[in-house]
Amino acid sequence: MSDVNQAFAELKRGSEEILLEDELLEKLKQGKALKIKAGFDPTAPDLHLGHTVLINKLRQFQQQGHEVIFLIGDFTGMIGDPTGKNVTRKPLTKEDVLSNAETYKEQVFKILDPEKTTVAFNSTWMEKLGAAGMLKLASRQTVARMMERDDFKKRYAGGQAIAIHEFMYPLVQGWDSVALEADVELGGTDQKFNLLMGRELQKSEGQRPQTVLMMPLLEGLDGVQKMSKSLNNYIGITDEPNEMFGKIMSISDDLMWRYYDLLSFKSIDIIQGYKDQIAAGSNPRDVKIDLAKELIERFHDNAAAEAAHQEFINRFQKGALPDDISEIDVVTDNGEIAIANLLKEAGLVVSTSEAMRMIKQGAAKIEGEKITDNKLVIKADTTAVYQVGKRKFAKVTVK
RNA sequence: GGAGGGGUUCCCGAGUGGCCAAAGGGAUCAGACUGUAAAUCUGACGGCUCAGCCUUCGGUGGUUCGAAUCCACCUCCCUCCA
Repeated sequence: MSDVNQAFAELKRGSEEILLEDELLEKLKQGKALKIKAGFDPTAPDLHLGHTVLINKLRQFQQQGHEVIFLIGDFTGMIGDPTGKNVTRKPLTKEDVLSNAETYKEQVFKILDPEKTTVAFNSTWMEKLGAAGMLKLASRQTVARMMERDDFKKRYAGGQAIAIHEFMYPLVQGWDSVALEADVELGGTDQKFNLLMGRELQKSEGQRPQTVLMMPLLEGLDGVQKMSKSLNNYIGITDEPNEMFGKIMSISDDLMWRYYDLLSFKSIDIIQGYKDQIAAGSNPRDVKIDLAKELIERFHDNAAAEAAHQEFINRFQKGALPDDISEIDVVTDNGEIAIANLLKEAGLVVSTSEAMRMIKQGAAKIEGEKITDNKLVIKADTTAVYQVGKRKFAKVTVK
């Protein structure tokens, strides 16, 4: 296999679809550094592992010597990508966008090389375009073409609102490719329409159309829906090591392989080796531990990964109490407090009703002892470790 | 501008005068089982001074012994016509 073919094979690995494959191969054969574009919405500064699937792919391009353009969609952020269910999004202020962008960079540069990454904001050229320019841009596409887009079509058919400015989103994203003269744009599969818009606009501007490389959307912890903050099924890259470890250990064995494919930097051969081991009878848990450690090391460091692993063994395999129990003081008026109120004050439950339920279900404990009396009253000047469920602990001093 | 349809507990979605804190599903939480797996099973899932009480069904005001359900007005969304 020639070098180019090998490079191509690496880039293709894990991708869902490339439009067009031959075109990409040809561009690679030119031997020049290609401009690789990927856009990010500045609304969500907390990246999770789902976002990193794309960034990992950018990293590959970067390692092959191409120019990666990390595009912050500060202008498009004012529109809000119509992809997904929510129609309206509140516009962000300039300050919000800038501070989000900083957070972005901080997080992304744990994967990308800051020296070799170009950061761009699409407001740079969009603001210069002006109202007349926007009209001209809007004239490039028809309503019928827009309605081909799956989510517009569905919303229209389902009687849901489509605001007119939402049509501008794909157009602006496409115009970004024109402004950057992008050779390749990366995006999620849900971005297909927007990505292709870039090709069309580039063609009409006399540019060579960008190649589109789509990465699959990473499933969240539930293994079904895509990882997202709003669904609360995500692993944030700034999550604490222990939390990250716990979340990774809680995914299903099936999902673990998906995570290996899309998140691990390990080679295909090594991953295949793991599969063989498990087929031969070894415990998948141990392979999952390796994954957890690799990812924690990437976003924290090796020591943190080891510590999280140790904590996991102590706490869950040996059943010990966590060593970072938060200490809370609860103040009483008359020298005593009902157990339900105490659990609420300590933040272990959100309401006394929930506390009552937890007690009835045998999920509440004092110093490891199950609480059976829901009318239990705790006197002042006592300190004990209270627990609700398997994960919530607090050392509470009643005053 | 006109006509019609609709806004229900986190989400979807039943409910058209009392049996409604409101079916069913999803999400979530807890318990069992485990590898803190997953799947499965069981239960919970508005609040409180919790075997009792209080507040909810877009908003306000009515009718009624009694309203998520009926009436009036307001508001928001959708469809069709113009």
